[in-house]
Amino acid sequence: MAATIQDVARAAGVSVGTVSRAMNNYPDISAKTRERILKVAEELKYRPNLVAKSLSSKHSRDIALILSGFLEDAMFNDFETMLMKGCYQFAFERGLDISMYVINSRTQEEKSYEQLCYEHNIAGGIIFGIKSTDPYFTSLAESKNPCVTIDVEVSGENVSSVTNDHMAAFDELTQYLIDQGHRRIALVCGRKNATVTAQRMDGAMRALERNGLKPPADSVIYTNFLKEEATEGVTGFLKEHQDKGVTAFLCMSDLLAIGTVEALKEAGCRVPDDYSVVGYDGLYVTEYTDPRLTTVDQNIKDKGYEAAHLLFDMIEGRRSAQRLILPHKLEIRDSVKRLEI
Amino acid sequence: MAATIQDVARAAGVSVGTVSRAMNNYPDISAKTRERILKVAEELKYRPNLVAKSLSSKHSRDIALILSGFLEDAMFNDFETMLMKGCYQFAFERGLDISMYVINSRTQEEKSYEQLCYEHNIAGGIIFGIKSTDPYFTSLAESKNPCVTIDVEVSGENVSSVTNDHMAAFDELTQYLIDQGHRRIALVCGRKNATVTAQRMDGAMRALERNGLKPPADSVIYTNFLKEEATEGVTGFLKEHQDKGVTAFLCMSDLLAIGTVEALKEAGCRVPDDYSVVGYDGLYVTEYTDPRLTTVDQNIKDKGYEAAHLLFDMIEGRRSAQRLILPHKLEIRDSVKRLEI
DNA sequence: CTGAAAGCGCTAACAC
DNA sequence: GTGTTAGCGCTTTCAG
Repeated sequence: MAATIQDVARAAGVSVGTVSRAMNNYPDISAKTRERILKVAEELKYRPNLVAKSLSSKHSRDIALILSGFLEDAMFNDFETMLMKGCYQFAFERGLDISMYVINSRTQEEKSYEQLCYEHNIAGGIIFGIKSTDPYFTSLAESKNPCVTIDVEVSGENVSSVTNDHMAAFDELTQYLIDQGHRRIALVCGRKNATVTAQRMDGAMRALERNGLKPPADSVIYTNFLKEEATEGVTGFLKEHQDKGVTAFLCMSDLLAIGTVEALKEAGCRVPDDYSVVGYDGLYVTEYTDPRLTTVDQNIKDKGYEAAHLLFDMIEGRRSAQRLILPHKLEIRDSVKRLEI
Repeated sequence: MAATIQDVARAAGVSVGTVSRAMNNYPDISAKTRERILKVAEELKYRPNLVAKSLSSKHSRDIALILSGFLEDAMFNDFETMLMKGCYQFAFERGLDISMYVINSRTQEEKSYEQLCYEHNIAGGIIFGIKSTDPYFTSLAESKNPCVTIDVEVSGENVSSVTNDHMAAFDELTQYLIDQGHRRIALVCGRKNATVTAQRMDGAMRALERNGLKPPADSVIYTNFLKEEATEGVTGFLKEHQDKGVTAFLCMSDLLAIGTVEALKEAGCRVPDDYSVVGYDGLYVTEYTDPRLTTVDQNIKDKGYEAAHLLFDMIEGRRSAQRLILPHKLEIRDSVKRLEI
């Protein structure tokens, strides 16, 4: 049986209050009493029961990583793994604990964010994957527990967000395609009313318009960010519009780009010789696909790290709610052909 | 402020004990009292504080997923993601909570498995990534908290393991290479004293010997399961042994196979035309590499699911410690050339 | 069937 | 500085 604070108190000949003071580095305790208690605790291999601790103190430093839709991705998703690594990296450096919770649109309805925090005595959470139609989207604002959302902006006193300048990034990516001589560019988009879809669309449009271009008619394909939908959409597009003269596919995620390449290969086309394709995200897999995919690296691991950092600072009252925009980087690889004009 | 059991008791005009009985579906309570309490709880949006609950009841149904070395993989690792999905899938179906903890060899020393469980009031854990030199490797056996290890076998009354028949699987994989006409096969191995390395090595040897073959001299390359080491090892091998007539590389993981392919391409060789390569694991990325990698699918997600299932049953006393061996499947794709003999 | 009361292990006033 | 004590929100005897 594990030693409790009582056991330590008894063994050291002091009261439990004193042991608590010693263990938590309170100032109002004599150095030698502390020494002695710490030694006894060491000998007894005493470990404070964190559950009792947080119940008693009414607050914890535990933070949660809350993923919505994690189980719905049938495909592997590097994105979430990278995010986790970033979060856990931060927690690990600070000696904090992170618990990970998996939710979906239905469970959000059953239990609010605040209730989740209350149940588990969590100080705050990093939230990824919520849609604008999800209950959390509005209810987060009412929570007294701080939170940090990834890539979506939710207004609220205690809610921060960490994101990239998706518009600028997509502008760059589009401009790159244009610089390589592409004029007729098809768009493979994400969910129609997702924030990131809108932002990336704006970036693409801005670049196109600046160059006096616009997407050819019927060449904007919408998906729910699923690879299979990209494959299907592009296959359909090729059947009906092969004559439209499209030379490149601008995809809103790497997964969609991979799906696009599959459709193209299936139809007997070569990438990038017949069609150029670019993705977005910077998943590791894009270095191993054939061809290696030109994409925008969001530096997802950093996003996780900075989100955890920001959340922690909010919990400790050192930083207030804010919008953090992290840098991105255009990764030029082999999936775009330079056209002679 | 969230409602407590007291609030519900007051509002329903009963004692807290009765509310507790109603909430936990105890039999010794009249149907209509239960109804009433449940209705009040609903109205007050009452959610039991899980922290208080587990402190009070002295046991929880919470299970943990404990990953050792998660942060050390610089590369993405599908493996852990798949494992998580399997575990969370099970937990989700049962309405359980899983918390994920990241440890490494050092932190294992600071805090035993049992202490970790005690601190967080965890019933038991699924443990992945421990090495035979790690503190956990021996200390797990002494813990009263049940656990399930993935792919390593630790003896102990309360420890189960979920694994594949790596020896049989590697035998099959090797035999496949032999059936395709390969006679001189180089091995790209994992960590020298890892259990899985030994098992896979045994499988390879068994197949080779059965066919009257053995690995050419100096053609066994050891790594720590890092892609870069495979690249480096194979590059060195090619420089010194190109004449040995090796036609295929048998790799102990997909990551190593990817590293091997990189080295080969770097040296100007084509896969599978000049050299055949096979991997092991069944990571999703192997479907997108060039060429698509022939590998053994371990069905990692199922492993996670079954591990969580087994652990849960152990906690509830329905199953005792055991070794669970899950099926694997040879995935034949495009990285092996059939040699005419 | 239900209420009262004693804890679970710890923190945080409040005394001295 | 240190001991004492009242909770944190819940479960679980034990009465009745």
